[in-house]
Amino acid sequence: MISKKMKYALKALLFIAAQEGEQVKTKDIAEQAMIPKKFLEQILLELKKGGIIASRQGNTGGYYFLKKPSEVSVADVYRLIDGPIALISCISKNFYEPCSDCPDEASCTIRQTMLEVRDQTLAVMEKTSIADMMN
Amino acid sequence: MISKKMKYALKALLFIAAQEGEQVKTKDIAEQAMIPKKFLEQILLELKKGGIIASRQGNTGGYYFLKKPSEVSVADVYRLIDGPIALISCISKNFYEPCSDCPDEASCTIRQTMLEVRDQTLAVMEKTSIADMMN
DNA sequence: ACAAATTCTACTAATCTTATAGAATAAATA
DNA sequence: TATTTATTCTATAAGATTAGTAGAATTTGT
Repeated sequence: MISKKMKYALKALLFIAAQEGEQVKTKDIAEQAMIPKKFLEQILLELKKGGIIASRQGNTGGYYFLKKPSEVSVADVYRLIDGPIALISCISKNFYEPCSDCPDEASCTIRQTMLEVRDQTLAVMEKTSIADMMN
Repeated sequence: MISKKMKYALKALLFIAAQEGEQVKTKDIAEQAMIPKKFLEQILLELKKGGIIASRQGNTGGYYFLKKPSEVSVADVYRLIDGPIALISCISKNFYEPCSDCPDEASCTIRQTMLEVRDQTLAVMEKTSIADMMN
């Protein structure tokens, strides 16, 4: 299951993308997408640090897309917010870590299946952009 | 990411399956598969309640497969130990729950993508049995 | 009776999730 | 320049989940 944070992140990005380049206020996103405003602030900040969106401060400030919505995949957002897409860390592309209880990675019997799941999940998440989800 | 519990469950089932019908002691599984014994006890109990394995008590007791290893899928184990396979509860087959922040399920823009991920993940997990993983 | 296994219930430390609070900073405008 | 209204930053915290531990009760074979 994805976290609420991830779900909020996607909904927020979809809302910003729908405004077609215009700056969007946190308050508006929070109200329209039913997201607690203070929690949303943190999420938008993470998306900003991840290079997906940018912001302008001050009175007329707000958030806007840095990349094109068609160039931001669900996988990008997932990795930024929820971390590894793989179901076990020893097969993760971006978050690899060896398993402490695994003496030999090559002979691990559950690895192959988890690899298949990872590949299938990734195929969907990488091919789907924020722009794709808007339709 | 799957929980350690889920990983341990799979490794334990694989170990039991490898003994070909014989009863296996918790202690042996724990040692061979590098799983904390007391934690493993709980996991085996859950697998038993889920109808995958059965046990005999007493001096010569132990665990053995109730179903055939070829009839237990990774999806079965996952649902028992880690719960929903779907990434959001509103598309889960076995653990459906509506989203509190979603006014209208049909118009939800992230639902379609999550549905695709679910279908792909499920395809792998349902076609793969414990017996399949042994090779 | 004894030994060795499973069973059952409770507890716990640590981490993660889901927020909330409030002060600091920045920009527009009156 | 003072005010207003945004974002930014840092800290805190309640609740849930994870990953285990502890110990007594029960069962079975010898």
